Amino acid sequence: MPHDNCPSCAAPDLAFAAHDHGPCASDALARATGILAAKGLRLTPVRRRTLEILLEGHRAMGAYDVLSRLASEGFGAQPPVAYRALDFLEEHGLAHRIRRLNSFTACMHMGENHTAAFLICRACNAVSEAPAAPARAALDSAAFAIGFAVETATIEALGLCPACQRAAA
Amino acid sequence: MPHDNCPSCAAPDLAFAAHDHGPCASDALARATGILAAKGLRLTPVRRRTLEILLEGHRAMGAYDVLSRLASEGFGAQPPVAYRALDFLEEHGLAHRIRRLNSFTACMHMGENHTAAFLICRACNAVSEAPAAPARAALDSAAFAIGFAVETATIEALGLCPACQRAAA
DNA sequence: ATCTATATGTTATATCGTAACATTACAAGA
DNA sequence: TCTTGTAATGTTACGATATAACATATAGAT
Repeated sequence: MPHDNCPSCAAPDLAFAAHDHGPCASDALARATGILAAKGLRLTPVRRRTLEILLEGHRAMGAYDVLSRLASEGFGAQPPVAYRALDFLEEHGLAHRIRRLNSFTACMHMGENHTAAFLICRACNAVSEAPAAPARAALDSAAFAIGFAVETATIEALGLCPACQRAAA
Repeated sequence: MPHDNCPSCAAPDLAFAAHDHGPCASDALARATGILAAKGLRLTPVRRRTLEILLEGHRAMGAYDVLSRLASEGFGAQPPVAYRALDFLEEHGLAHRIRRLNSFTACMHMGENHTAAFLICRACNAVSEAPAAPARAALDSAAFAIGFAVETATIEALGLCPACQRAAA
């Protein structure tokens, strides 16, 4: 799961390697604040905390995982609290929903207005956000050919990460 | 939703146009029988009927939609009955799961061993299966760059079909 | 200070999916 | 033909995911 502003993430082949993300989290939060301010939107306490939880978790988290953390910190304890915050973050490009996992993750390229492609390892469940521009372009092109206008795309791959391929060999 | 062996589907720009599919359904069923036989797998009554239901429905159907039809015809009435049949069909390329809709649909290109791309209209909920080979190739390439081996891909687009674009204009 | 839109919170319920185990049908060898 | 092992079907029971509807509170604008 590569992070902008994270040295360990700069090299693609480290995308699946574990490393500390404390610094990227605070950068990401600052960036999120700026992005929302520019749009006249509010990063309220629940939303901010939800984003922090995703950043800290640094992995795909279910809405109920997020909810239980929010609840334990004094926020509302009912599902809509988490879903609303997560939907808001996703809508504004600060988080992604991973449909195959029914889960969410902080966006690693905030403000770049991109389509994300997720690579999900079926062996270790690690998730990596990969460059999706070419795949998205190909999808747009196929859609255009039949007159369909793509607004948002979901691109996810299930397979084996490098480490698990080696382990399997 | 284009169909092999269906004249009305031959032209891509008809993919979103309504037309009768009685003939394609029986063709598809015959094809499915052949594909499974070749693999030494069994198209049992529940599986066969499940596939027929998807073909007749000719749209994205939830597992519980399928289940209630199965149950009303004397098959089991519990969720695993439907999920097992649907999973089997998906696993062997006879049906697809559309994750954004939590639903299933008969495969329109059986035996071609393809990745499907679904175009989902957010206005009328119509679903079309589009050529996904280029998008899949782009995804494979992005994955390969970081050493990830893709096994199965989910490619879905949400947007507006041609008719709904006109209606919105 | 008041108003208005937005956001948060709650209750309640809808929807989707699976684990675990009992039973039945099938195909292949004795 | 009769076992016998495997695959398929069925059930109960439950877990996980998600949303509708409505009440309350809060932030900003005037």
